[in-house]
Amino acid sequence: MGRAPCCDKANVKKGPWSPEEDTKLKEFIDKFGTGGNWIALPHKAGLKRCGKSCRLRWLNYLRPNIKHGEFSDEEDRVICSLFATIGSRWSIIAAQLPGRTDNDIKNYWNTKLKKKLLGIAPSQKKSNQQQQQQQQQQQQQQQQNQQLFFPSTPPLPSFPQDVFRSLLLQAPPPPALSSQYQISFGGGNEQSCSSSEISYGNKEQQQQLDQYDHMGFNDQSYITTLYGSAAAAAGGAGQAWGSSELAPLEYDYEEIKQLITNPSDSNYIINSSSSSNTFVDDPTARNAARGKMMYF
DNA sequence: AAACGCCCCAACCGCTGCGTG
DNA sequence: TCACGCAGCGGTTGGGGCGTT
Repeated sequence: MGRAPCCDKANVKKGPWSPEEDTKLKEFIDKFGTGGNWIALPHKAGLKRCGKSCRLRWLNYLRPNIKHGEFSDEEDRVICSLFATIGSRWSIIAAQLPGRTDNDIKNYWNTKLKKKLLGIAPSQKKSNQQQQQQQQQQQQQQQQNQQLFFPSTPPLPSFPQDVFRSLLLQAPPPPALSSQYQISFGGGNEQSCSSSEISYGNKEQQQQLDQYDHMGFNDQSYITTLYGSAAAAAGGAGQAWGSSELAPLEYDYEEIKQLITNPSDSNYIINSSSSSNTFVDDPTARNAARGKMMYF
C-alpha cells in the first residue's frame, strides 16, 4: 500500500504565493511559531496550502535574516570548497553561509557559479563577433577562476591547534559511534596535529581525544570531515572557520571541474588515500549513503 | 512591435531518515 | 521489530522576465 498523501491535493492551492498568503503565514508563525507540525499549520493559519509548501515558503523566503542578492567572492569560495568536499549537500553548505538557503545556493550553483567556474558566461543569442569575444572572455575568466578558487600553489591553511582542539571536543561522536558518517583515513592532505601532542581539557575530554587517536586519525582530519556539523556545534568557532584564517582546504581545479561535468556528480566518494585526491564514482552508494560516505 | 529563445528562480515532487507507538 | 507519519533534503520543472532578431 502506498503512502497516504500529506494533504488533500484537491483542496490546496498551488503555484506562486500571493502577498496576502505571505502575510497570513508570517503573522501566524510570528504569533504561534510552527508548533513543530507543518501539516497542521496551514489549516490553523487559514491557508489553503500544503504544509510542505508553507514550510518551503517560510524557510526560503519569509524567515527573518534571509539574504537575497549577489553572492560575494568569499561565499563563492566557500561553496566551491564545500562542493568539492561533500558534493551537492546543499543544506550543509547553506549552514556555513548565514542568511543563505539551500535552495538559493542550489539555484546559484546550477545557474551561475558552475558556469562561472567553467568560464561559461551567461549567454543570450549572440552574433558571431560576440561569440568570438565571448570565447576570449571565457578563457580569461577560466584563468581568473583558477586563481580565485584554486590558486596553483595553495598554502595549506594555518590551523591553530587550540581552535582544533575546541572544535574537536564539541564535535559529534567519532565516526564509529555515529550513523552520520562512515570515514576511513588512509593518510592524505591533513596536517599533522596529533591529539596526543597537547594536554587539553578535563580527564573525560582527554579520554575522548585519546579515543580519536586510537581510531587512527588526527584532529584536523576529523574536524575537516565534520566541517559542517562541527562548525555549527562550535558556534563562534564555526564562524571563524569560514573566515580566511580558517579557510576550508583548497581543491584542485581539474578535480572540481570533473565533479561539475560528470552527470552523476552526487554519486562520488571522495578518496584522498593516494598522494592526490581522486573522485571515485560509486552509483550504488548513493541511496545507501546519500553522500555520507567519505574516504580520506 | 512582435516573435522567439534563453535564463533564472520559486515552487513542486518524490525519496530518505527518524521518531513514535 | 515493524509500520506509520512527519520533517527535511536534493533533483526537477515551469513560467515570468529579458535580450536578441
